[in-house]
Amino acid sequence: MENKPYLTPKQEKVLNFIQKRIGERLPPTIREIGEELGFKSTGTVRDYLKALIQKGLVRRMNNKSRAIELTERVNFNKIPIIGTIMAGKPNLAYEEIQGYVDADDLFLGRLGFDDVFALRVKGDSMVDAGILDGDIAIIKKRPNAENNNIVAALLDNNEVTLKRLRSKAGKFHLEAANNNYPPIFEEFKVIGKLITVIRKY
Amino acid sequence: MENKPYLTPKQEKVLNFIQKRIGERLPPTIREIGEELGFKSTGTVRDYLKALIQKGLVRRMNNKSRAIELTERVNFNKIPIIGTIMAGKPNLAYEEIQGYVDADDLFLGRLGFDDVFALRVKGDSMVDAGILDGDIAIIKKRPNAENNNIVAALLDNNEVTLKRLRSKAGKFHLEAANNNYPPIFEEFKVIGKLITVIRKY
DNA sequence: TGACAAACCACACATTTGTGTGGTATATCT
DNA sequence: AGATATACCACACAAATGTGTGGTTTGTCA
Repeated sequence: MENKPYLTPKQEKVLNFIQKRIGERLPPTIREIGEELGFKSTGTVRDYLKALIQKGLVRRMNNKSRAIELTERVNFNKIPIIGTIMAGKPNLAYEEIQGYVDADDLFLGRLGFDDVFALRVKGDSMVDAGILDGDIAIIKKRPNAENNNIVAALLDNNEVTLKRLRSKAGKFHLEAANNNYPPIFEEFKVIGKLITVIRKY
Repeated sequence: MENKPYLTPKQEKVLNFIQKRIGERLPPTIREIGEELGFKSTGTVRDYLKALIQKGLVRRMNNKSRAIELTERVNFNKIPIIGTIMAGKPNLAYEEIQGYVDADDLFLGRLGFDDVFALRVKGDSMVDAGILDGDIAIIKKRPNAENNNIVAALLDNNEVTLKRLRSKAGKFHLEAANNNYPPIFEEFKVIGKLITVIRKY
């Protein structure tokens, strides 16, 4: 399944507005889109919709008011579940997206989208903190965190782990929640902070 | 906050249809409701909407197509989070509903509604299974379960606990996941099976 | 230069959709 | 008996909304 194709800035804006309105429960009419974006002609809006449909981002039903849908290619309000993260310097490059988790009001409150992702937990290094192999960890991206926070951290070998952040004499290190694992004093970079854990049986 | 007031069977049907359509993303038009329910006049549908609005279950915007909303009193696709459950014989009587969890596709798959609820976990009796104090346990109601399932069970003293179900020589008992707690051999009744655990930090 | 797409607008028109008025019939409660 | 609620229908009409045709301008690519 491919990802979102190239969009012009305005097309992006139109799409975002549609997303926003759908998120608020009621998809917009053509005229509502035009009004928001400052278009004086419904024809203009239809041109945009045509473009978005052609790019596979939007679906419509004929002659039905507000019948605008986003396709699966628009991962609206969804958080990617990642197996492996190849993390370059400034931004994460999601490599192995295993699926999506819907960012629902009650679990997370409506979040911004770009700053949250999910990790499938591997191994038992955090069992004593009640985080088991296979759990889904929801992470909020952040370049730093506080003492005792559980964080997703990038190690020197390009590996990502979930560990507890500890400060000792002003210096940070990582600790597992399992006596079988030694603390990590190597160089690392905090990617984000754990905000939620989900486990399915 | 009160609960759903009395509805006539037909009003119930209208409400359900609206719920269904909203769940499918696009609220219905007045004529669509009429068509579904077999009404030949739009006036009839408006009478029903008027009734539902008066009973505080529905909100509308004037002159806007499909602008039908459900109010908070209709807990659509939401699972009650329960503190204490007073469980009579056949049905649970939710006593202390602390809030609602949105039953989202990706966490639970679209579920039927009446057969799922959530418990806020108290105590540390399941820590070794990675279930901590304060976690939200999503339970699917069931009168029985299998060996090794974690279940919500009703004890003789009318208390509800989350424990692991064990069978030994054809006889079931409950086990904590914490050595400080002895197994429970008293009489108990299985209320439901644990399907998901959610923890927020 | 010509073709093409992006980015617009103006309108006319057809449908869809919401609104409003005015009915009928049945049952319940006072 | 009269008031009230449920449970419908038929229309007419107005507003909202989608469709379609035919433009203009600007820039890019070949």
